[in-house]
Amino acid sequence: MRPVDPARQAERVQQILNAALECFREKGFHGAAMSVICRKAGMSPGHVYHYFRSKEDLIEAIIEEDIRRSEERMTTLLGGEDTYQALNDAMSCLWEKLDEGLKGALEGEIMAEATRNPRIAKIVRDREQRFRTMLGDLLKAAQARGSIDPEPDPYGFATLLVELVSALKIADDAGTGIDREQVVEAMRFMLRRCLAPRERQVASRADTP
Amino acid sequence: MRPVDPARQAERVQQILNAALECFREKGFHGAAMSVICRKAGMSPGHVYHYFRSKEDLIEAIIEEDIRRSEERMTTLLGGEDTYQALNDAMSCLWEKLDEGLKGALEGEIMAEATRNPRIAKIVRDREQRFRTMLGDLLKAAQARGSIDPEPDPYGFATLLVELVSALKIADDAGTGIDREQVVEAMRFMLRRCLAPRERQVASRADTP
Amino acid sequence: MRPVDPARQAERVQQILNAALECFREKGFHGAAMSVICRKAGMSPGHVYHYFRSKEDLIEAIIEEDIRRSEERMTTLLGGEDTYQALNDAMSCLWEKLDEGLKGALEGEIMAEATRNPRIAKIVRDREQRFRTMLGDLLKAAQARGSIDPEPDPYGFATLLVELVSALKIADDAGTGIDREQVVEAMRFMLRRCLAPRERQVASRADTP
Amino acid sequence: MRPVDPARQAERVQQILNAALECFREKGFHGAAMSVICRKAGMSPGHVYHYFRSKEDLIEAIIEEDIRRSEERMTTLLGGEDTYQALNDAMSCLWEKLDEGLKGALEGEIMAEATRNPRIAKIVRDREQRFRTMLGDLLKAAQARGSIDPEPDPYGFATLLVELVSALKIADDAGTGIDREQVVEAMRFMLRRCLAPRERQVASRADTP
DNA sequence: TATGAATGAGACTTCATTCAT
DNA sequence: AATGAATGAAGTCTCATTCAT
Repeated sequence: MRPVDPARQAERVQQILNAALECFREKGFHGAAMSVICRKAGMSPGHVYHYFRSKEDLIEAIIEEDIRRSEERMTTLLGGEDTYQALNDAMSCLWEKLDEGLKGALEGEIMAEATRNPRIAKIVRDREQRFRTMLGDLLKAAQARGSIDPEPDPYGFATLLVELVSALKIADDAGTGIDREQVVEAMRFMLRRCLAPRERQVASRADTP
Repeated sequence: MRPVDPARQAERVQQILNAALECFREKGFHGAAMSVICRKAGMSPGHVYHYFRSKEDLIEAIIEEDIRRSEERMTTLLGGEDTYQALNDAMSCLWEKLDEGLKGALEGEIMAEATRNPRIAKIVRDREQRFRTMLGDLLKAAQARGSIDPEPDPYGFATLLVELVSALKIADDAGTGIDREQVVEAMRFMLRRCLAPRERQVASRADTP
Repeated sequence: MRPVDPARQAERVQQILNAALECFREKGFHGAAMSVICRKAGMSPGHVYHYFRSKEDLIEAIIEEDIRRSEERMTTLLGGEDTYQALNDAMSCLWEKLDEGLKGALEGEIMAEATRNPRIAKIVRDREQRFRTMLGDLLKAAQARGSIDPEPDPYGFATLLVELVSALKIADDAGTGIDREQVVEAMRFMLRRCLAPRERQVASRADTP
Repeated sequence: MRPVDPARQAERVQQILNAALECFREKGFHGAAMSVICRKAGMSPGHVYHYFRSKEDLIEAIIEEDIRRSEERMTTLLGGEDTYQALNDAMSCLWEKLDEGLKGALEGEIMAEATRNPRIAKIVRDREQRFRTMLGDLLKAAQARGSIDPEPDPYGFATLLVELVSALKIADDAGTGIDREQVVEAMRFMLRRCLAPRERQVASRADTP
């Protein structure tokens, strides 16, 4: 009777998040009506508002959940010893991984929202900086190990990579007719020229089939 | 009755576009109310709707105007003979130029809108492809001239550059704390490694002041 | 075409105020739904909100209109030279006049609202102080003229009178079974004892039929 | 199963009433949410609704509790032999006593509610009549004893006093800037002129310190 | 007795757009 | 060409109350 069942609570929260994500994907943050989200979550508005105080809170939760997943993905993909190889491997599944995260459309809206909503702004700023730092640290360590070229500024280059990937996702999702294969090739070329450890500068051409 | 005065018409349209741009900048597409745009344009809603059938039309017009300006900018910046030098020079005024176009927030919203609105989608697709083609053609010609490295696929690399620049704008505007100097350095490094003509691969370091 | 027709505007505003007053009377401030007020005013919500930015604004307008009318009534009733006589005459039409103003129920809600809503609080405070001052000035002048007893503090007594009248209205309207005749008699007695000019202290008994 | 423990029940009811009173004071009847009252009472909504069938019931209980306390206060204050003296003494602690009862704001809401809600109406009517009768009886007896002036109609004057006191409370609480000292003086003056027993009509000035 | 999850009607308000002049 | 009055659907959120355990 009395015991607050945390499992049930978590389940409800997940139901709501799933419904919200689906709606946001289809209609965008402002196009998705709370009433529809509630219906899709199989709950009454009152109940949904018991778990999330406002639509904004829901949006924030969605973003934060995506951040968590993205971090995991990044750590898994680039965690190995041979960072250059890892980056190259990551290119192989670039689009596959991009499809897993939030839709590019939402990314666009999130960035727009960040311009005007301080709470979203903080979340986004933290996210971007964490990503840049994570990747930057990784590149720096790789340089120390000699597993990538020591010349580029690791943090500057990390920023470039993070933003580039984000842009590709958005552009692809917006249906701008990105040629995925072509882009992967270009990325590979760029990585080789910028990061390949000296001894692999020539051999590395073998990476590009 | 009264003779149609095309000059007057064009003036009215510009008034509306200016007002709309200002509002969109401040509040975003969906945050900007038509009533406010009308007031700022110094016109009644009825009159504004005489020139634009809907808010969507207005948005489209704004986007198309921005495309025109961006094209001009790109042609001007990268038009010269020495494409590698031009790219490097462009880096010097990268942020300045980015501040001129539509706000990053709007870019984000446009991309999101493109996912759901076919007419916006078409405009955006055309824009992106035109930019990629323009820059790709430019790079290809430069390769032919020997003014940049002949190895990279000009169109793939063009896509990368276009999207990267777009992403930087969005991220910067969203207040993610981009270090503009650091990014410019990284871009320069990347350009040198990827595009610098062979004979300048070493000397090129002088480009980076 | 163009000319903003102020007459029409004023008419619309009056329509809304009338509808609102009627609804507030029936249901109270918070019990009256804007949608009903709109319907009763024969206007769409959007239009009503064109004239009043919020329900609160509407409430304020209603209160302020009532204040204006009450002031007129007070000036008319007590304006004459023989203030004591005027007060006595006012007693004859006390209930009739009270029925003209806002309903007692609304008075109650206004006072409650004033406790929590600063804007209403200001309106109410100004109103009460103006009434007290008006009546106080009047009594003071009457004392100087010798047309009422010089002893009582005119402003303290004015406060008493103002509040007493307000209380009677509220209590009567709340259906507490006030005996109107009896109360008028008591008021007359009180006025005679407290305000009758010395020479009339005895003769005045003739006022009480 | 479990034996009903009436003491425990009464305790629970008191908890609820205390919480409700506190909330009503702060937010008014309609501004106070049941959920907040429940939280403040340390009980679940389900449990609270076990003791009170509705918010209205709770309001009624609060009013009735206040009536009981007010009666006690009145009896205590005015119970003595020398009624005129007692009334004068009551003036000394008028505001202090007023602060003890329900807040003026609530009085306002109660009266408004009485206009529309028959059950509240009955409670309020009974209360007012009981107060008037109590005070009226008291004055009548005092007249018989010669401890106040025999002329005024005891019930009419009682009505006046009861309503006046109620109005002062409401007006004071609504922040209308009542000058408490000034009002007490005016009340004293009024009482002396209207109720002081003949022999004290002159001497009575000593009552006003 | 006691919990807290769950409901759902309904409140206020906004805003793109159309209409009458 | 130009106005601004007018519409009304739809949006977010609240809250008294009930239900299942």
